Amino acid sequence: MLREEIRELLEISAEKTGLQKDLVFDVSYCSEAKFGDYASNIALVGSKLLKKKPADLAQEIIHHLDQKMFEKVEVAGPGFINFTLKNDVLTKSIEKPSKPKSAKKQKILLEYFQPNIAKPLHIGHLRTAIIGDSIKRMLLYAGEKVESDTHMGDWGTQFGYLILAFKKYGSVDNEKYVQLNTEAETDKSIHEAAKQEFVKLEAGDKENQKIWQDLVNGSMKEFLKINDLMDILPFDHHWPESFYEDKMPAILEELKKKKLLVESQGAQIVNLENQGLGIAVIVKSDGGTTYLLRDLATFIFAQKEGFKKHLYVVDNRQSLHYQQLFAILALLKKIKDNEGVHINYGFISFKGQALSTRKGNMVLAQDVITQAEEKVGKIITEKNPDLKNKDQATKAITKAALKYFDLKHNRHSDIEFDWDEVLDFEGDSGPYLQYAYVRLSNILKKAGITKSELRNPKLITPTERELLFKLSILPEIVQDSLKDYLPNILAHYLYDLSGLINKFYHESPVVAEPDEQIRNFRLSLVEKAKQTLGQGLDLLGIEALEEM
RNA sequence: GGGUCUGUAGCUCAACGGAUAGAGCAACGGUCUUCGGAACCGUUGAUGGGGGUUCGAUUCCCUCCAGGCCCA
Repeated sequence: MLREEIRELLEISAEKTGLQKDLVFDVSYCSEAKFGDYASNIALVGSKLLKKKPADLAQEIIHHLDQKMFEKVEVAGPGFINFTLKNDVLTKSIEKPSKPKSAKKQKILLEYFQPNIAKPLHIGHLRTAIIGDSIKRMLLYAGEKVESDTHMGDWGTQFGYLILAFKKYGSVDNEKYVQLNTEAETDKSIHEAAKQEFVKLEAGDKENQKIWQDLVNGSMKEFLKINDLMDILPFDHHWPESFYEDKMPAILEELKKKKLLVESQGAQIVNLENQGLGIAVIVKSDGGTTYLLRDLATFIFAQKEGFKKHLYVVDNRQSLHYQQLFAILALLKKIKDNEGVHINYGFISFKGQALSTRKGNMVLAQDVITQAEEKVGKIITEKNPDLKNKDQATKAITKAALKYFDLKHNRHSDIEFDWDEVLDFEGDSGPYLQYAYVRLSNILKKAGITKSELRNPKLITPTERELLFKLSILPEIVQDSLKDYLPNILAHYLYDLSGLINKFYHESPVVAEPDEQIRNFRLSLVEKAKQTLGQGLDLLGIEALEEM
């Protein structure tokens, strides 16, 4: 990658000025194209150590620098060194793109999309699926050995309620489940009965097992439908909560043996107060096991399966849970730094409130999909009535809009769901990116292109030069995006790229360009742009369309 | 009460400690005898308050204010 090459060149020349080899400095993209391609703050960081003026040190570093790949290297602002690469360095780099080198080829388990049985999927569920899917795609692109797991919620006292509801009404849906829960608030006997049903299930009661199995099967079907509907990569594993039932006693034993488990107010806990993490409840006072115990089992199981790293895409509210989980694993000496990562994300609110069926504040995944498809259909009828495969395109555009809406936000932020914004397909939106791709396809179709090589142009406009640079950095962007598992970095890059493509489209005629050399350059630029944008969209899990 | 996250333009969001804080929507004004206008260009408009650290702070630290979430 070019960024790494520049870093190495800087390290070499910085050493000649007397700076330490292990100096920490940045090589980043210039904030504005007029400054150049890359910028480094090495002189700003180093000036204090050498007691020199930043600008003087920068000059010195430049003096020692091997400059053959640069068109221009200059000092600017408070002491940045700005690099402008030669065009042919960029064209060569684009012709032979380097993949981000993956540090270690260890097996990674990526857990996301944990749907609950018998609960309808809402837009909050989609978020983990969309983010997790994109992270999986990027990890695969980076050459990592990643496997995904859904970890479906199919166990716990809630199933007592579901079974009880089934026995009472002969069938179960979310409404009845909620109704029973509401009744239980005033009628304690219902809660007791539900608990008993779950105890029976755990004990292996045949009738309850069958009801439970039917519920699980039904939900799995629903789940796979959405999975398919949203184009989520197939899961490598479906290890639901119930899968870990028989693995929990051993963990309890170990916690006891290591004297970590203590009894407190009838519950079995691990005290983490000295770490500022409060009390971790492992077994509740009523004897019920907790998610924490189950997740301990999950992690240890995965470790035995050879996974060196365990990533959890779960919302913010579970932060303490995962901190406790990792802390207990550390006490058990089962985990080292960074072997467990909670990839948390903000949750979606609607009209300023958390999504809640009971409060009538709910946006179901299926409803959003239906509404979006309807609107996309209308737009196509209006703009491109002759489009073939209209249904297919409608679905692809809908998915693009919904996925991009999630992915463009920094995952840490809470999102306010707004129908108008989600259904707005102009500006910073999924369809905007797809549209840029369609334009490129059209040019190539019109030109009747065959494969061509991107060469150093005899003439290049500023926009074309910007585009050229942008195309060269996709691998670096994926690397940045994976560093803290932030798909929005990639999403933002693709939006920028699409903007440049549209600007280029507006400014530079391709098919009608009379000068053959310029025309060929532009054609190959279009071809590479299409390839890069297509690749990037794929990493977000968005389908690139030839027509829309 | 303890912990934690958030506060950026009218709204919804960006910004590895970096250069003049970016977008989209909304509002207003432009571009087209064009490879598809789901486009392009422009105008208006913002870091909750107060301290500190530093060459440089939306970002780090302290404090106050206002919210969210988790735990008991």
